[in-house]
Amino acid sequence: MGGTISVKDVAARAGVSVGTVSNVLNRPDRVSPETRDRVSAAIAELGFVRNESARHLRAGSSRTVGLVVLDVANPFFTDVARGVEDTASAAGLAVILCNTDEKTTKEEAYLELLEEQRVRGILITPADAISDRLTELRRRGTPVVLLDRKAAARDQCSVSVDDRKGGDLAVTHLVESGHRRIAFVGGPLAIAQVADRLRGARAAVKRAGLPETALIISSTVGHNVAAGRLAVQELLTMAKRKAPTAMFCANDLLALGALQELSHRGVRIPADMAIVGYDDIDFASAAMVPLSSVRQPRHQLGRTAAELLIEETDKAAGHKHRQVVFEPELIVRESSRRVRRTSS
Amino acid sequence: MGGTISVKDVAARAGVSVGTVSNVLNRPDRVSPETRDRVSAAIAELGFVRNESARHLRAGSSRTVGLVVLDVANPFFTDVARGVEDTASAAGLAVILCNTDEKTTKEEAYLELLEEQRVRGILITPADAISDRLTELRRRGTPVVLLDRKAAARDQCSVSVDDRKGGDLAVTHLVESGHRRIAFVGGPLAIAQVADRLRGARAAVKRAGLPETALIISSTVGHNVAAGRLAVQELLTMAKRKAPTAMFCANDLLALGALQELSHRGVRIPADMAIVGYDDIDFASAAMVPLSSVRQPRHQLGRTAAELLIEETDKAAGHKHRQVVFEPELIVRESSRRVRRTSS
DNA sequence: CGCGGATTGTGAATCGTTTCATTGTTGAGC
DNA sequence: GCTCAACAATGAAACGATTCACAATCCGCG
Repeated sequence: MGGTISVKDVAARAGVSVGTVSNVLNRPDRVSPETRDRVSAAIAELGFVRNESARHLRAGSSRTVGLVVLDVANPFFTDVARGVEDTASAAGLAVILCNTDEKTTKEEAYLELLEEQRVRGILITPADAISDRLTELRRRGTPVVLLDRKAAARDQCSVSVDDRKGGDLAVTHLVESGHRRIAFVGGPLAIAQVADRLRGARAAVKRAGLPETALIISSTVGHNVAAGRLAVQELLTMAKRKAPTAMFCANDLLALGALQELSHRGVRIPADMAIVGYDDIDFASAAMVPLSSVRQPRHQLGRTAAELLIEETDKAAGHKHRQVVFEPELIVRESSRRVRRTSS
Repeated sequence: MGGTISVKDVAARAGVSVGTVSNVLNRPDRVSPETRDRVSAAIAELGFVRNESARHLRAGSSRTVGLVVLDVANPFFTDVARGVEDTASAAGLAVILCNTDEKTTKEEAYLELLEEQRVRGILITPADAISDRLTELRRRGTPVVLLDRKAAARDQCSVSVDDRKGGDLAVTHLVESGHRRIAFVGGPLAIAQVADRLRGARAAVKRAGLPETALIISSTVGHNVAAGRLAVQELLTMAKRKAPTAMFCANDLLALGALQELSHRGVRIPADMAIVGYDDIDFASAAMVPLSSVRQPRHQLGRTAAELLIEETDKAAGHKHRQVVFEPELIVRESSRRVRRTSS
């Protein structure tokens, strides 16, 4: 309606200067009660709403942070996102949630967008190696906290879970349950978490004195239910005596997809094929066959990351970068319980 | 590093005026190739990044839209969100995803924030009746498209699914399967979708010639897995001859929670208790007992909503508001299959 | 009575970009 | 050789809020 209402209009209506309106908005104590009321009344009558862009332009600091994740449809990330949002909104910050689908091109595009918005800071789970754009962005002054991925150097904050240990736990469990051919499902390995889980799996195999070939690396790409189904289709084409008797999936969506496909094909779980997933999302325990999984403190991951970011932006000077690492925990359920097997 | 790089710095470096830099950025064809290259080089060398706030302030139109949903942890909404994001990002728009947890206070706070950001428009699933804030915001000029909720009047765009029909389909199916006492789980009824599903359920009961009391309204609040568990606890306290033999849950999270709690207590599904959920999220078919559910075109819901919003903001003048309504579809699975029952 | 200090309020400058009226420059056409 | 159009580039005004140096007013007290 004829251009939106600005401080100028409010000032005119209340019969004061724009400076005073701004004072009412930002430091009400500097204004006498009567004027304050008059201005507040004018604001209400005119339906004035601050223009955050103008505010930000002048004041320099924005009130939003960016959160960049691999897949919003993955309950793991939505739980992390909730953790982020909880602490961010408590600090009066808004969160722009960005979804890369594990694609570096989408990641690049979002980083550009976030930098143009001059967000207060960015929380990111990179889709690959740390991109140049991310390094540049940081050099130019936007604080970045790595999420679910450990910072390589000491000059950056990160919040992660010990993925190597998680992989180790999962595969150790499978080995101890008698499995000698275990498929690793997940990829690409450019995603650090996945590579680390595989490293842990290898360590477990080695420690058990098994040959490296005990670990069968599936050529899966992506970490969703559909990819899990495909992985099973691939594995089932193998010769029976070479085929795995257990699967360790890099996340629960893959595991659930595998579960569906296997039971669809009449493969019994865990008798014919054991499965261990990763993340312990809420649906894991409610699956057709309750899923064993490696639990991560999802919500706390998000909370802590947001806290680190806020700390970094608040006291830019005296900030000490920290790399927080949480411990994963193996939850054993039906999908990997030991059973008497008919053949090895 | 000593204040960020602005067009002024770029202009100085390239030996041109700021106006020219802006032209290179926004209408490269107005600039001679040589100057254009010189400016581009300067931009690259200095690592210049546009300031979107300043841009927006001057240009008037922002490049972000707000998406306000009831629960990001609900796969229904993440799928909708993906649909929104797909079409938004194709149009060069960013999405700010806001989560209300069905709380009007959170909704209000986010609406204020989005209006202050002067977003291009808002897609919202209201947590209750349309709030005054939303009406005001619209009056002041921010386009709003209702998402998963039909607009009451002709003066607004909306995208929804026929929830009444969905409720009817579900309960008709249960009645035809022989159930005579059916619990409706979901609430509060202030959420229009829920109220409509209940209306549909009532219509089905009536059409079947059953008494109104055939529908048992559970006092559930919230639409997550935990609430589903609680609902079962409530229902199981009822006297056996009054207790329901089937549950119709207002969404799949409730249904999955119910499923977990029931099977945990040894209640057989569907023999002792049939269940029908709503949304047909991906996990529904992978549940302990595959879940019957009412399917909605989630992704398309989001896509269409974003399209309507973009259309509305593009041709503000010749825009004709539309109310798009999709049809739901009942998917019958194990959780509600007819079985020989021992007692009625 | 007048001075100092506290308290309120003012208004111009500023943030970084876009826009637009204007000024130069060329070159074609007569 | 002159005019006119097309093309390039310029630079100042504007967007809306915040900030800050300063002015105005009032009060208490010596």
